[in-house]
Amino acid sequence: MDELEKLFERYLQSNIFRNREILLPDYVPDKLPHRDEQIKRLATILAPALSKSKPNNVFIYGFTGTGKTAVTKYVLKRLGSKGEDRVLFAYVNCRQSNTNYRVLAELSRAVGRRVPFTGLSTSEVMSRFVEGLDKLDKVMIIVLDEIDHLVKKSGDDVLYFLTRINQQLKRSRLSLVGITNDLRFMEFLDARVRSSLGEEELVFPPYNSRELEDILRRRAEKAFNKDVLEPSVIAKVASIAARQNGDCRLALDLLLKAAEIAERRGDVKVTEEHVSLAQKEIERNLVVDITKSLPLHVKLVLASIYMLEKERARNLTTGMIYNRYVELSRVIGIDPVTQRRVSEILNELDMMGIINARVVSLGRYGRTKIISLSVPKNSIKEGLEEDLLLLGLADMVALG
DNA sequence: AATCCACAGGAAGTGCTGGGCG
DNA sequence: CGCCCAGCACTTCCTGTGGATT
Repeated sequence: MDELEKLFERYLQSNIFRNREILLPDYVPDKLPHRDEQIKRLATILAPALSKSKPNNVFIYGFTGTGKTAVTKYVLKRLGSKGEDRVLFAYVNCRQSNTNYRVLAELSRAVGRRVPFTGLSTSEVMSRFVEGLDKLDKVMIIVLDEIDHLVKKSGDDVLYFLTRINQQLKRSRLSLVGITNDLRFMEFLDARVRSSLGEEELVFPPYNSRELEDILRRRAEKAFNKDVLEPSVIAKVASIAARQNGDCRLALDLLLKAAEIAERRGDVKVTEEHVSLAQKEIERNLVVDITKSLPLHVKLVLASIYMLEKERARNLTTGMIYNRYVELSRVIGIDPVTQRRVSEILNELDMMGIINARVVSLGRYGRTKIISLSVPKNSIKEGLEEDLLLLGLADMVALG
């Protein structure tokens, strides 16, 4: 038996997993524990669709991993099975479709109008959508998940259009379900859009440690073989996730990764130690992946921050970082972007959670951003390494 | 109390890509 | 074919500002 064969063999007779898929992020269980209240309220709000009247628009808030998407999909599925002939759904993830055009194009496709992914004017797509929808003679419910991403990027034009569309419809009706984890999101909206979208509001509270434990236990029962989890594992995973705003997705991922680590090592039981390792790996992978996929100038800005921090410079300001960035650009012979742009890049990095940037006033010494890395230096280094080598900057940056 | 630094961050515009439409 | 469109990354020009120092 060669090496590969041994490896495959080990997977075949995994003594840890019974059904690994149950822990994957897009697995939808047939029961959603501890969300009964939210399910009931959403169902009550949307039920009028069954009698062909327009349900109120709904706004759903809650941190990541509190079950917003799962509950919404669940309710829609159940609703659909009762009234397929009258109700039509569309689910749009605005993180992926984060421009006006893309959202409208997806919606048009949902009502059976073919639309190219670029080329048409937005208003053209709008009218195709209206026409397609009205012809269907149905109540349509549109779910805009992570709606804050759309608005931050492209404004609320589409929302304005969608909230007023009913006036143009003769036979069909349209309702919106907006989902976000940004609690201050509503402030960005036009007052008319705000009042229309906020007809109903639904808040998803974070899961507490006990609830997370319960959920994990139910999943673990199906996902793992008997007695492979040490008794304290679930409690530990739950308490870590509870601290992260009760993020259930994180909890499941943590459990999955911990079990995978145990399996890879050939251990027979998943222990708390595996969980700790998994926690570090998740964090590291996330940062490394994000860093690797950054555009060149963003990488150079990040490399500048990395260098300065390594040199133990304190209280990094936009100006300091910009100077360093310009130097690096000169060394590799490319035109640097303007400070205005770098200021924006710093905001972007802050939003991604890689750095911490807060605006402060230093009185006489001006107003600026104070910046620090908010992830381990080594993760940044690992993410940048490949490019720095290619650019011949490796020595310079690494030595600092 | 007035000043003034070192930027923040809004608005508008440019040049480019990748794709319509007639 | 020529012209139009949206999106993106970026520039140019700009006005605004908290608070240590004068």
